[in-house]
Amino acid sequence: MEPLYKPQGIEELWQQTWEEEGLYAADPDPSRESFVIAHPPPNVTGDLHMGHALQLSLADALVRWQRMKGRNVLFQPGFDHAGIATQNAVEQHLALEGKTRQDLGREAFVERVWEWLHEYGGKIMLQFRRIGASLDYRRERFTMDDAYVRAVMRFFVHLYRKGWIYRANRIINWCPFHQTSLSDLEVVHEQRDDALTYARYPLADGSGHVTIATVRPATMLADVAVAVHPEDERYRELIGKEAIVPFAERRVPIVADARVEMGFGTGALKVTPGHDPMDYEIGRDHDLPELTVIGPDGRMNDEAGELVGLTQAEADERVLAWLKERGQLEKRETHRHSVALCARCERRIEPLISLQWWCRMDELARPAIEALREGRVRFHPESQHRFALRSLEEAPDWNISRQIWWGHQLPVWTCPDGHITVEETDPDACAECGSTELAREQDVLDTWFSAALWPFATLGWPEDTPDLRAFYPGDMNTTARDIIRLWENRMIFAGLELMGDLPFRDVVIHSTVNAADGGRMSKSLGTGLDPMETILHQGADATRYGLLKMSSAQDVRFSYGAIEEGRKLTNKLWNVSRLILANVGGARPEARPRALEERWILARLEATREELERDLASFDFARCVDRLYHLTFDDFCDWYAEAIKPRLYDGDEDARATALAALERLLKLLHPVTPHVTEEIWTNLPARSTRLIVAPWPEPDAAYADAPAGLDRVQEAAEIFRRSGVRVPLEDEERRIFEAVAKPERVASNGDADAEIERLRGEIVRAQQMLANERFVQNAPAKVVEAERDKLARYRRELDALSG
RNA sequence: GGGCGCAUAGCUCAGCGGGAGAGCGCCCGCUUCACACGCGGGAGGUCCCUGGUUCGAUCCCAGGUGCGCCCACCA
Repeated sequence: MEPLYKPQGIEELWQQTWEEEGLYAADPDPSRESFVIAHPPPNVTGDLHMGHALQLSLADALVRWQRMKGRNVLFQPGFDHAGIATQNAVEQHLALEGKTRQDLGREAFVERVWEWLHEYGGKIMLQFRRIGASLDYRRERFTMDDAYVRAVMRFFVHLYRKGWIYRANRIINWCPFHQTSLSDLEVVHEQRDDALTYARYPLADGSGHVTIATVRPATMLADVAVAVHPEDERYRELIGKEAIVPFAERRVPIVADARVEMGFGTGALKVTPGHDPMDYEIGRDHDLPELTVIGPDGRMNDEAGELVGLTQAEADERVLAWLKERGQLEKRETHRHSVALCARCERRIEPLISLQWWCRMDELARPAIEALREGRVRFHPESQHRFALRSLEEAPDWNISRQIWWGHQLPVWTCPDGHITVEETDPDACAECGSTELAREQDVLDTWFSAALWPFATLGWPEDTPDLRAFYPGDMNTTARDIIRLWENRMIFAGLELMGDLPFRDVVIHSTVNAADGGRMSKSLGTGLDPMETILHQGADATRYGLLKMSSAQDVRFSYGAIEEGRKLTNKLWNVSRLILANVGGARPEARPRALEERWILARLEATREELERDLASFDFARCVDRLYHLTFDDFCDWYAEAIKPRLYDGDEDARATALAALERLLKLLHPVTPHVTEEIWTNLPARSTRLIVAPWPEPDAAYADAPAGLDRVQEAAEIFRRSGVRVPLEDEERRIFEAVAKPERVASNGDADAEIERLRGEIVRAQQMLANERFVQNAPAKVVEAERDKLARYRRELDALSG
């Protein structure tokens, strides 16, 4: 064993060994209680980023802990087909050849996606392995697997037959590039500068005009009204009159609607239900027609008359020229506002009215809402639970159709008479008229529609499989905040609806790791940090440790120091193991706590075990790694190892046997966080037959719980000695340890007895004052008062010792 | 416009009603036979501001300021 621990090579070796020896494998076993995490499937084309790495570190710590505790662990891996993301990636790739997906046609394009995936997809699972995530990689699933597709079809048909799926014209977010609708959650907003045009709409009775403000003059062609606020004094007279829309020269009513903001622009709004979500709402409430002048390609359509085929920018110019010519262009000013962009291609969203498939949410969400209210499933932290619940309660109907090519095509067929047939597999004939001329719906399902089935479709549902019976329901799931509504909530209601049970009990919402400057980590901004880099340099163990340390707050800045701390921990552990292993002779691990420091370290290990279990059970990973650090550095290395060194060298059999036993225990406690270095040291322990990964987690043990007060006294004595140079009286046993660890010859000169005496006197006065305060003594908890009395006694003792 | 979170040492963060902490960085001293990626010592802080509750507030409450994130239909 080299003095410097080098994770490179060792980590890969163990990852390979664990997997090859089947130690990640999960098989149904009715005799054992299961522990199941269906890990969030990354995009099939994705690369490991910090979010994944944090998520894996967290889940794997739990998984390894539970595996050691004897649970039958299933840690489920797999990929999501990620409809738009993947299609976008392949389209970008095609663009290099100067081709579009339309050039290929649907069938050839989908074929191309599969080819592309075989070449570039799935690489992320190698990175999952490299961080040491103990997933059962044999069970890798893909949302486009044949079996999974059947599950998706079953889900759709199930919802359809319940009458919860319907088709309707609504205004939706349309991406002109991807030529698809997007859910609100797939749209991002960005601040942009636009020109705000003030245009005059003449009143039909010739009594003047009303001026509106717009950033999209071209949409005037689809205006069907002008709206003002009902309480706006300026326009009260105008309500009920008619205005003439420029360019279109159409008479439209002037209506009153409270959604108009009086303070914005002129306080008068052009109403364009076909091309603006709020106008759409206003239009519906006022029974206004819905005109559409922009087509799915983002250009002006047939309804735009002479402007047909123009881009919106061109059409804007034409309308502006028209206004200017007639003196109806009042002014233009710069206006900064947020615009909707496609989350994938960052092109502007076109709000369009379009025929889409929807899933009603009221009945589907109800059992999920109940489950959250009753706490049968819990989001952590609590604030996110409230958010998840509110999101379910307010969930609007779900737009489940997408007009892209890569995904699960809707299992809906239409005959020439327009009858609709919905079946899981290709039907032979129309269910209504028997026609055999059936055309399948072109739309595919929202990616999250299939993802909602992940916890059970991966286990073989809708078949009744042994896997499903053994591993459903699962235990926990973990994601980032923004996935709560997209995925977590949907898994919950899908599980309740289809399986009759919750997919998990706990959802851990982990922190977002930001770049070191506090901004978002983003590949395109170059602020992204690649976890594979830190794995390569500091090791997977150090990376896991560091990320867990960063997992506490809602948002944290990436801290290189946290990873470095993890690396130092592995190195420290490595070296203290060297010390013990080089000096135990032929001893076998056995707790023979004869000496004070032995009873003490065993008690510390036992106390920490208990604390760690509490931390892990409450998903407080940051506290957990903090404890492990102090246990290893302060307790195990600084005190215990220093104290027993002389006895190890002397060949004291009790010290040797106990040191091995203590080290074993330390390795077990550390394994969930730093699996590789602990397993490596474990194999160097004498007479090991099992791997640490499956070694039993320490049970509560009374023999380890005996915490002597003596060592604490030694520590105190050393503290006083260091500060003051004055020795305090110690028992012989205590003195032996004191001599081993206090190193008096090098610290005596630094002491300052007077300052220490001064400090102690101050403390004594303070404590006396507090104890003299009746209200304190009466009102403070008994424990606090007692602690204060203890302190006073201790300070007096120390002062006596000092002033001799 | 709503919702959530954060403000503690130069940096990253713990602590959260009675002594202000860790890691890194910095300064000083140590090639001590596990580890110089180490060991020992040290400097460094109106715990964001203002009020309130309390015998006592970094901690609880209210307001303010600054920052971050999420959501939302501002033309």
